[in-house]
Amino acid sequence: MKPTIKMIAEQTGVSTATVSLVLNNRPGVSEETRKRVKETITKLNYFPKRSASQLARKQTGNIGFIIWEDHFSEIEMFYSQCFLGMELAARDSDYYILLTTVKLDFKIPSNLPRFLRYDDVDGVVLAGRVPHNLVSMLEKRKIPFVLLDYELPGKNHHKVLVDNFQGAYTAVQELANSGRKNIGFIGGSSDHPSIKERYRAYLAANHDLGLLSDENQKDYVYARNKEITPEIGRDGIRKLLTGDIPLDAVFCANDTLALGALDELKRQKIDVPGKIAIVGFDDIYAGRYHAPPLSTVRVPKVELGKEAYKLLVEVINNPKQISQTRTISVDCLCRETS
Amino acid sequence: MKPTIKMIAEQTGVSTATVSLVLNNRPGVSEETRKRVKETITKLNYFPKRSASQLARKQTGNIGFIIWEDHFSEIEMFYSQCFLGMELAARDSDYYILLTTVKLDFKIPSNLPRFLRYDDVDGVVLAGRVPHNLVSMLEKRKIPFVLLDYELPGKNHHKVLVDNFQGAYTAVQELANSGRKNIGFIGGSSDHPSIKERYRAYLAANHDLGLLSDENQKDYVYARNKEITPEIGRDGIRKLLTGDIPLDAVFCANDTLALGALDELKRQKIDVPGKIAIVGFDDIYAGRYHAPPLSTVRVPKVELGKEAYKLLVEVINNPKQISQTRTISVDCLCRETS
DNA sequence: CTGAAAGCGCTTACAG
DNA sequence: CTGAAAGCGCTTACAG
Repeated sequence: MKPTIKMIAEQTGVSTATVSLVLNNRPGVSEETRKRVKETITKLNYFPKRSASQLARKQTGNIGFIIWEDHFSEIEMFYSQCFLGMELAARDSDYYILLTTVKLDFKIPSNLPRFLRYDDVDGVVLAGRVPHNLVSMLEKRKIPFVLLDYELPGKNHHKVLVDNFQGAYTAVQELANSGRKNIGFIGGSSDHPSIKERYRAYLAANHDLGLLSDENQKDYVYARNKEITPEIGRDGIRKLLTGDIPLDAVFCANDTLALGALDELKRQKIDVPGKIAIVGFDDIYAGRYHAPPLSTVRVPKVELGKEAYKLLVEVINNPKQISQTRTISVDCLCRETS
Repeated sequence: MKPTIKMIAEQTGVSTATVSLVLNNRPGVSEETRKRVKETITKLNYFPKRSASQLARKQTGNIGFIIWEDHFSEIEMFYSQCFLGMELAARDSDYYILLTTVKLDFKIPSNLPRFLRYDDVDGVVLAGRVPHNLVSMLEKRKIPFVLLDYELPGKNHHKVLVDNFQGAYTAVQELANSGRKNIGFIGGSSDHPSIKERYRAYLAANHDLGLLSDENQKDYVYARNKEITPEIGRDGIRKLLTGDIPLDAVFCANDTLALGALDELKRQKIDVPGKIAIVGFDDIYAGRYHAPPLSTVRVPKVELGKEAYKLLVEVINNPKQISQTRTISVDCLCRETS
C-alpha cells in the first residue's frame, strides 16, 4: 500500500502539518524533528501525491508548450530541441510540460488547447510563429506566457530570442574575412521576424564593410515570401547565378535554403567553396551530415528552451514582473562550404 | 470566481452527486434532471477541476511517452510524428501526454523519468529503441505499456509495429516490375528489429522473384552495424559500385541511407534513375524535398501514434488483456528516383 | 516549534 | 432516481 502523509506522520510521531512543512522545505520545524521526518520518508519511500497537493495549493503544476503544427512536424528539429531543453530544465523542478500543436488559422474557443480551456496550466511557452489571437487571449486571461524565437511587432511580451542580427552579421563578416567580396542573400518567409532580422544584418554588414553598393544590392538578394523549402534555395541560387553579377558567396537565411542552394550548385558542377561559398543559419542535422558539411550559424536550441523555461517560472512566481527580452548569442560555425 | 460542482448543484437545485453523475455520463439520473444540470453547466461555463477528480478517482489522467534522447533530437521527424498522432488521439479523450527522453545507458532508479518515479501516469508508450531494463521495470511494477515501432526478441508485449517486411518486399517487387534485375541493399544498425526485418524481406523478395543467386548475394549487400547516417549510405553505394557486379537498383533500409547514396551518385555523375534506381524507407521530410524527390516506402507515422494511444487506453482499462501486436500496413511511394 | 481542524473540489458507496 | 456524507491526500491559517 502506497504510503500517505498520514502514515509518515504517525510513524514519526508528529502531525501531518509538520510533515508537510518538511516536504516543502519550509521553516518552522526544529532540525531534530525535520531529520526524523526525513528518515521515515526515506524509509517508507514516500512521495506526495501530486493531485492532492495541487488541489490544496490551487496550482496545476503544469506548463503548456504550444507550437504551430507545421513547425513541429515538417520543419527541421529546431523546436523539438527547444522543447527538449525545456524538459531538461523542468526535471530539476516540479512542473510537467504539456506539448500541443495548433493551426495558424486559430479559432477561439473551438481550437483552444485542452489545457487552456480547462485551466490546467500555470503558464505557457509559445514556440515560433503562433496565432496572434491566441496571444491576445492569454493576455486577456492573464495567463503567464513567454514567447520563444518569435515576437509580435510593437508589443511588449516576455520573450527569449536568438541574436539573429549578430549571427547573420558575423556570418557575412566571416565570409568577407576569408576574401569574399560579392555576397548574395537567399531568404524567404519575410513575415517571420527572425528571417527579417537576418536580412537586415546582411545589409548592414555589407554596408559597414563597404561591399555592396546600394544600387546593385537588389541583384544580390533573392527572397520569396512563402514557407521555406529547399526548393526556394535552389531557385535562389539559380536566379543569382544568371544575374550577370560577380558572385563568390551566398549567405542563406537558414540551412534548409542553404542545402537547396548547395544541391543546385552540385548539379551545375560549381565548386563549393572554391568558386562560391555558402553559409546557412540554424545548424540543423541535415547540414551537419551533408557532403560537404554545411557552414552555418549555430543556434543553441536546447539552451533556448531552458532559458524560456526559467523565464516562465520567474513570471509565474511574480506575474506583474515587467516584461523582458533575453537574447541568446550565436556563433558562426565554419565547416566546409566556406 | 470559477464555478465549482457545488455551485452547479445549488443553482440547479440538486446534489453534487447528481451533477457528478451527469458530468461523467453515467446512468441513474432522469432525463429531465440531466437536462437541467447540463443547462446550468453551460450557463456558468463550468468544467470540473482535474486535480480534484483525479484525487477522488485515484487516477492520474496522464500517459507517458518515452523516447530515446538521440531518436528524439537527431534522427528524422519519425517519432515526433508518432507523438503528434498520440496527441491528436488524446484530444478526444481526457489524457494528457507527458513526453520525456531517456538515455540508452539507463540506470534505475536515478534515470527514471519523474512521472514514473512519482506514479504520475496511468500508462506509458515507449517509442522506438528503449532500454530493456526500463521495460522490465514496467513489467515488474505492472504499469500498462505499449511498444511503438520496437520489440524485444522472445517477449510478449503490447505493441504497434510497421509492416516492415511487407513494405520492403513491395519495394523490391516494384523495382523488379520496372525491369530492374540486379538490386543491391544498403543497411545498418542491424540490432534494430525494423532494419533487420527489411533486410529479411529484401532477401525473400529476391529469392521469390528469382533475382539473386545465393552465392553472389553478399556482393549486393552493404550493412554497417552502427547508428545510421547519410555517410553510411555514401559508403554503401561506393562499395557496391566498385564490386564488379551488374547493378541497376538499390533498396536502402531507410531514407537517410538513400539520401546519402543519392548524394554520392550525383557526385559520381551517375544517372538516377536512368542507370541506377534508388528506393528508401520511411518517407522523411528531406526525401520529399530532395531533387529529385526520393522514392520510398511511406510509413503513416501519425496513424502509428494514434493506434498506440488507442491500444494503451484499452490496456489501461483492462490491464489483464492478453498481449497483442498491431501491424500497420505501408505503401511504396514511387517518386522520381525509381 | 507543533498539532487540531478546516478546506481544496471532486467521486462513490449507501440509504431512502 | 436522488441526496447526505465520507473519503481521496494534501496545505494552510490558527491556536497554543
